[in-house]
Amino acid sequence: MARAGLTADRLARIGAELADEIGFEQVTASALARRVGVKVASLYSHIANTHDLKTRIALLALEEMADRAADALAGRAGKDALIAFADVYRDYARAHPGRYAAARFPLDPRTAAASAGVRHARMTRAILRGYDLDEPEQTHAVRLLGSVFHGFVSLELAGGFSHSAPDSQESWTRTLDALDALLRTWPAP
Amino acid sequence: MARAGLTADRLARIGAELADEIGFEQVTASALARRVGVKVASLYSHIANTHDLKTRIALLALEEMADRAADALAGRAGKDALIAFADVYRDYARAHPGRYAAARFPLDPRTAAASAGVRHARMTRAILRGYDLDEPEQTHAVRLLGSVFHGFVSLELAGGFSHSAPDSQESWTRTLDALDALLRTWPAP
DNA sequence: CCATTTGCCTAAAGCCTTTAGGGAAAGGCA
DNA sequence: TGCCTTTCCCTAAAGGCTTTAGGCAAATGG
Repeated sequence: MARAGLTADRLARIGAELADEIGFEQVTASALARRVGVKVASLYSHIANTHDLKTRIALLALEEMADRAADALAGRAGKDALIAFADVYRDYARAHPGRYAAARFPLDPRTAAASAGVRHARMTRAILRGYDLDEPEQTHAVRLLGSVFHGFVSLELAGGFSHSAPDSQESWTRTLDALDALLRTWPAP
Repeated sequence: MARAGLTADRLARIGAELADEIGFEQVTASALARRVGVKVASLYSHIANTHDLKTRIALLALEEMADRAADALAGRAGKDALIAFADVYRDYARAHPGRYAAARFPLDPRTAAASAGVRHARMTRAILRGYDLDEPEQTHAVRLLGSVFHGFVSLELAGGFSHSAPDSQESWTRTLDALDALLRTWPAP
């Protein structure tokens, strides 16, 4: 019985691939074991349980999203930064729907606090440096941006905008235009 | 063996209650049978399978959401309508998280087209009558509203805004103020 | 009152998770 | 090189969930 060379990290990476192919929900210990060519029980030396596996995939996805966001933001400001950040977010979700779903997996507070999600959130806030918003309005705006990005991508992925004109890409572009205009003229409380 | 008087509709209603208590994901044929006090196999005379059960719960939730939205919209226009509609949406999600999750259950296109989701979408569009938007910008705005409502509520439910100031209610109010301002000054393409 | 339909049951197969315990491969050290 | 320990993957088994098949008893209705 040749060794398969498994580690928790490798399982998370393969689990992420699997998630993109069959959906995050369907990533089971069984399916993962089949994919790597070992018996199910063998996984349990590396991961504690299914929840642990999903958490690791979630952390991996958050890491990737934060890395891409950082790349996109480098050297940009204002509307440029907003659009680059938003596009990278949406493109990631469309290219890796399973990983994107994983990134929305509920993490316990300690894990979430130590995840790359924090880095990603800080970058969302950094975008607002190009606009003139003080606290607490800045936080409200951060939350609005998060809501729009997640909401749009999630509805789009669920097929909510398909099979009807106009094209969803069009709506995305106009949504970002509108957000930029809104942030520049943010209403007083 | 006294008869329990089950029907597909009753199972959907009880399933919806169960969803709010234990989460939509955990609504299994097993759990439902335990709840109504019959053996699991007995459910299969009324529902085709688990997917069918979840679909019925989803349709129920969409129906309820559309009914409440219609009530909220009656006799209102402009920002009033926007706020009433949005509040009803958010309040429903917070009072019935399991049903809200059910409402996001992916329906096949035919089922979705016959669901109350269509009515709900039409109402979202009706809100825009209070603002001055022509096609295709109106559709972009409908999609933006849907994204913000779903995105905000979903992040809030997942705990994304908790344990940090300001209060999420505050952000909701300001988000609606911002949306109203945006719709009134919608940028030209 | 009997026949049919309907509703819930038992039984069983198949897949999933998780734990327990065993044997073989890898790696360190004499 | 040869042994010893650790590591890794395996078999076995228990328990939960889904779904189908077939049976008996309660409701319905002529």
